[in-house]
Amino acid sequence: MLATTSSAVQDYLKGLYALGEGAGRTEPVTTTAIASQLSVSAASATNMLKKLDGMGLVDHIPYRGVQLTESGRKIALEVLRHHRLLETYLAEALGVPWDQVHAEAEVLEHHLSEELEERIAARLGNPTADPHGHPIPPRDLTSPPPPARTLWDTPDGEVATVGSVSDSDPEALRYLGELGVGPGTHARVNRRGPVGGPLFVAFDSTDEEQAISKELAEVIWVA
Amino acid sequence: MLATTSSAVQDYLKGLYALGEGAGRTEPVTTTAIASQLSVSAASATNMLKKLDGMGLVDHIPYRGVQLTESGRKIALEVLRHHRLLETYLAEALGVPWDQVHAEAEVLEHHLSEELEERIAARLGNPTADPHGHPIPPRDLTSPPPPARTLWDTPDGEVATVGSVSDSDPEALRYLGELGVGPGTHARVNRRGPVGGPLFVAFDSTDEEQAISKELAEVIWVA
DNA sequence: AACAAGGTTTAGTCATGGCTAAACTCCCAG
DNA sequence: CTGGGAGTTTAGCCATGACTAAACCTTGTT
Repeated sequence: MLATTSSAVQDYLKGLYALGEGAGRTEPVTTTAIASQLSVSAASATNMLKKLDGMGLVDHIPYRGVQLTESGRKIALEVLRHHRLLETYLAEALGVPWDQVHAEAEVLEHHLSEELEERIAARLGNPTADPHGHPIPPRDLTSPPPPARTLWDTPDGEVATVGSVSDSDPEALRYLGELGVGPGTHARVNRRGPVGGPLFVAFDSTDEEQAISKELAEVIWVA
Repeated sequence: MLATTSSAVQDYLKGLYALGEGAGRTEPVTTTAIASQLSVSAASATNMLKKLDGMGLVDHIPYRGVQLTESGRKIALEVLRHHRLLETYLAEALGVPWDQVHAEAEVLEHHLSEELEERIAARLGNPTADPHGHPIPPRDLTSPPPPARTLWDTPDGEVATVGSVSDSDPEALRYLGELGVGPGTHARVNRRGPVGGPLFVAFDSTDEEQAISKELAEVIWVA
């Protein structure tokens, strides 16, 4: 089923999932949104969406947006499972730093056979989360729950546990790695500066309070 | 350098290497030969050869054949290194049976980053041969020596050591696996039946003499 | 109710890498 | 030394998936 789709198709479905259900949104995804997600022109996106609709993988209503169908979602989750299993495997078995696994997995996810997927999952003991804390879709491809909120959206004074960290920003990941911040780290939000200023937060992995930018705080998702 | 070439280009260069230097031949490779190697029409091959010539990866003389240039050979060897490292890794680290590693490697070889290649090589202890006994081109991409002759071409009465086994025939590999025949196995050629009949050979991995077909005997290369 | 702006789609183009059919070369045999 | 057959190339086509420019909806605002 996956093998019969091109990398491009898989990328669109994965992107649509990330922008829709994966982010907990139920409204249709906009052409512009998926185009910018894939760094592609809006016209190119329209073309592909029409094609995906013809293949029964999405419902596309012109000028109104797209939504994944059941079969489209299955493929998206299959790709996501590949991606996250690969990230985990590269980190655990080959020692690839966690800020680099995303880029490697992004390419390999399209070329992993079911056979190899199964062997990798078994070798890892069927993990349920990747190194960034993102849930790995299980073999039956049921949808994992979407993340709750970011550290930035956590009120001052609260203590939250880091659930996951966005995997696509290597610089942020390297910095968080230095701080020892990752899934499971506890964070107390102390206060924030004015005008979108930094967030002052105490991680249990560091001695001192850290001042982190809004961008960085929005990359950290808490439970 | 490798990253700037498509899978198709890489496959042509790899195929040309296999048909030329990799088999110990120095004459130009014929359009028909490379076309059939890649299961592509002769017209398609001509097109691609013209393109490769324009890229400086081959010298193509119309109606006369093709030869790899220095840079074309480097890329072919890089792909071959990827292929054989992957075969070795899949077999050793993930337990993929030796008759299946070729198909997996065939796909992944085009998508392996230099970074990952290096990690895999290190993890394996920089091996010099893959599970089928084929030499893995070293990091500096010097050409490995071509194999000498097949078991079929070994005179009756001689004892030879298996050096390598063609990796692209899963059925043959499964059968040889059952017999315990692989790189390092000793084989005594006893006699052969008439009219291209079977070869009667005693492997040190089995008790009894085996009768094997010409096709099978030509898949086994000896030192 | 009409218009402008922003978002979306259509139209037409390009590159890659296949294909078939037809034309062309090369070389061997007579 | 010439004809024919095998091998090779050219010509013209298709699918995929990108692009820009232009036309087209939708919607919020007057």
